[in-house]
Amino acid sequence: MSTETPERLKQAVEGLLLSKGEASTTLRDITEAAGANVAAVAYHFKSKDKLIALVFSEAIDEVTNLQSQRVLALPKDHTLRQLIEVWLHPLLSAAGPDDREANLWRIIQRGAAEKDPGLLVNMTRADNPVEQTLLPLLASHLTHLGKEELLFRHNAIVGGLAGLVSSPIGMALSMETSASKAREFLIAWIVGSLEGPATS
Amino acid sequence: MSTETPERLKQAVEGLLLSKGEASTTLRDITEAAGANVAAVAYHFKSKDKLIALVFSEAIDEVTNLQSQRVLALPKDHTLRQLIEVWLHPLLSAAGPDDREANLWRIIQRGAAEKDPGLLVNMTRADNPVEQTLLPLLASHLTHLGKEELLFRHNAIVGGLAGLVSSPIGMALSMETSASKAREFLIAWIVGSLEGPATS
DNA sequence: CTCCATTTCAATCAGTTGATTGAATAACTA
DNA sequence: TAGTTATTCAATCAACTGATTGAAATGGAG
Repeated sequence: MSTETPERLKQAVEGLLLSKGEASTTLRDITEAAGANVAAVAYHFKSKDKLIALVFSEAIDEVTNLQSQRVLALPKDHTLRQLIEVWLHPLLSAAGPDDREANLWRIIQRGAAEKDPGLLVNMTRADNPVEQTLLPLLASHLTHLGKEELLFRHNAIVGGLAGLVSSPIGMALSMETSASKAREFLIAWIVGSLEGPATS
Repeated sequence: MSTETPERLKQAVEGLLLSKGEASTTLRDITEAAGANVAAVAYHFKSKDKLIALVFSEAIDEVTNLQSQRVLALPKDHTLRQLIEVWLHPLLSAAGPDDREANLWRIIQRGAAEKDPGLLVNMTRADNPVEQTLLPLLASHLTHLGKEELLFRHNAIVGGLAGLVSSPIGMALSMETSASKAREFLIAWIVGSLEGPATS
C-alpha cells in the first residue's frame, strides 16, 4: 500500500468536497475513492463527520499558513500591488483544477456556503496568522483609511474573492478574455477598491 | 385550503433552500413544510429535481426583474452612487431574514456555490434585463473604462457581493459596526472599485 | 517461529432517500 | 343530480444512508 489509509481517506474527502460538496458526499464515495473498506473511516476518524471536519480545519490551516509565509517574505519596500499579488496569489491567477491552494480555497468557500458560515470567519479572525502579518502592512499602504474601514475592506475582499474563485466569473471571463488579462483586470479592480476614498 | 398546493410547495422549497441548501433538503422536508402529501411533488412537478429547478429559475427572474425596474425608474441625471444604490439595493442594506429579495439572492448564491455555477452566469447574461438596462448607464458614468474591463468589474461585483450577502462579513461587521455604517463602507468600497484607474 | 496489537474486511443493521401505486376524496361539468 | 376529471392520501418499493460487528488478515517484537 503506497500511502497510509488515513491519508488516502483525507485526500479522497478533499477531492469529493471539491467536486460534489459535503452534503452529497457519502461514506461509500469516500472509501471507494480511497480504496478502503467502509469501516476504515470509523476506525481511523471515529465518524464520517469528524473526518470531514478535520479536512476542513486542515485546509484552513494550510491556506492561511501559505498566505502568511508569502507575506513575510516580502521586501520592506514592497508596493501595494506586490502585497496584493502575494496575499491573494491563488485567487488572482486563473488557477486551474490542479492548483492545490486554489482548490483548498474552493473547498473552504463551498463549505462556508453549504453549511458553516463560520469557516470563513475563522480565516478573518484576529488570532489568524494572516491577520497579524498582513493587516499592519496593508494599513501602512492605506493611511487614508480608518482602522475600522480598513478592516471592512479587507474582509470584503476576502469574502468576495473567496466566492469569486469558485464562481463562473473567472471561467466566463477566460472564455472571452485571456487569463493574463483577467488577472490584470482583477488586480486593478482590487487596488482601486482599496485606494478609493474613505467614507466622508 | 388557503393557498393552492403547488404554490405552497414552491414556498416550502424556497424556505428550505434558504435554511438548509438543496443537497440536504429532502422530499419529506418539502411536503411536511407545505402540509402536503409526499406524492404531491411528483403529481404537480413530475419530480423533486424539477420542482427545485423551477424555484431557482423563478428566483432569478424575480430578482433580475426587480433590479431592472428600479434602474429604469432612475432620473436621467442620477449619480453613480444612486445607480449603485438602486442596482444593489437588497445587497447593500443589512437585509434581514424577512427581506424577500435578499433571501432570493441568498438562495441563488447558495445554489451556485453548491452545485450549479451556471446559475450566476444566467444573471450576467447579455439577454438579461439587468444587462440591457444597467450596463449602458454604468458605462456613461465610467468613461475611463474599456468595454471589456467595465464588463469585468460589473461581473466581479455581482459575483463578489452575491457571496458577501450570505457570508459572515455582514454579520461579523454589524456586531462591531452599526448597520448604517457598514452600508456606507460597502457603497464607498464599490464606488472606489468602479472608479479606480483602468488597466494600463 | 510464536505471540499480540493493529488494521482490514464482508456481512449486516435500522433508518432514510425519491418515487410509485391504487384507492379514496374533492371539485367541476353537463 | 349524475358523471367525469382533478387531486389527495396511506402504503409500499428498491436503493442508499452512516454505522457496527466479529472474524480474518497483517506486521512487528521477542
